[in-house]
Amino acid sequence: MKMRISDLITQEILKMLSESEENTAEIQRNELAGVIGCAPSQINYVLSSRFTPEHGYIIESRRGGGGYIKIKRVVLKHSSALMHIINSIGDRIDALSTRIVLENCLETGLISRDIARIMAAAVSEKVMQELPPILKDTLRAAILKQMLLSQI
Amino acid sequence: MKMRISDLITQEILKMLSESEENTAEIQRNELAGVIGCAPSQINYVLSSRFTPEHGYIIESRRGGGGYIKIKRVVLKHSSALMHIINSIGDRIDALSTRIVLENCLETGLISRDIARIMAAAVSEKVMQELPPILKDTLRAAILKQMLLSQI
DNA sequence: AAAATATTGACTTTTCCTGACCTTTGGTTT
DNA sequence: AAACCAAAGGTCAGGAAAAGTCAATATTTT
Repeated sequence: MKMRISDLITQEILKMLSESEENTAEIQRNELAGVIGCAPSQINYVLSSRFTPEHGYIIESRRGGGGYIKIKRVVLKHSSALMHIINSIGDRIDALSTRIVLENCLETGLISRDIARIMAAAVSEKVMQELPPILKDTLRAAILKQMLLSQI
Repeated sequence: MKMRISDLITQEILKMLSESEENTAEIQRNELAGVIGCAPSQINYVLSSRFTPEHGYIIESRRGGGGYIKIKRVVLKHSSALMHIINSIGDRIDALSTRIVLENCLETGLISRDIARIMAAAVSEKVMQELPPILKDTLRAAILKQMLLSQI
């Protein structure tokens, strides 16, 4: 099996991704190029040909001193992943589970930070406070599900 | 994750801001530079690149003996308009008025189409359907206000 | 051999950091 | 009061440390 440089780079990034709890690999372009032994711009080539959004990745970078490139693996097929989550919610959900669901959606890139914030606000204790406790979990589930559904 | 000097300075200022009741941090340029261990002008760099009005901050300073730099976190432009809307909602709002409010926010650019969609979903009839009618308007108001507040 | 894919290097842009010099303010001395 | 001085903060140009772009060339696949 012939190994091209781009394959080495790909492997390295995938390895970092799989070792990361956050599905995120952070590299320094020049440093990685040095380790692999290739031109720095080769890293860009690999990123733009194999780590595109279509492939399920989001790239974020920064230039200048202390710069970096961050590669994040996101879940593809948003709608089915979201449907799965929505179905798992059921008729009731408590505040803690709600937070976990939202954090999960955020981490996996299903929703943006901004949107997670709105969703959290919509089901916050401030909203629920004067409701009979039996209703809270039911209502939270209803609101959350409708909001998530709107994202499909 | 590598820490740049500018990140340290930023962190320090943010920390002071969050510890302040008044959303204000007051520093002495040379002293902070001494603590961090950088050139004093570096403080200016950070302020002018990360604490601009666009980022939601106002800077005020004074030279000479006993001089200082004051960094104030300020609510952005939109916020006063949003606050106005939030206040106008009151304790209850019906479905039609809700739609009008959201359309208005959208038209005036206070919120994006995407966000308007989520908000509409959160207070949709689907969510409200099994609630006693007296509660619907109250709840809608509470949810809507919290979501709008999250945008400030 | 044509097409697709890889690789490189030269050049650009962004961000960070510093040092030299300037301006403002408040106090001190004449 | 005027002149002077010290203690702030302000400005700006320039260098260094990244990452980005792109066109030319090389290699592999079809």
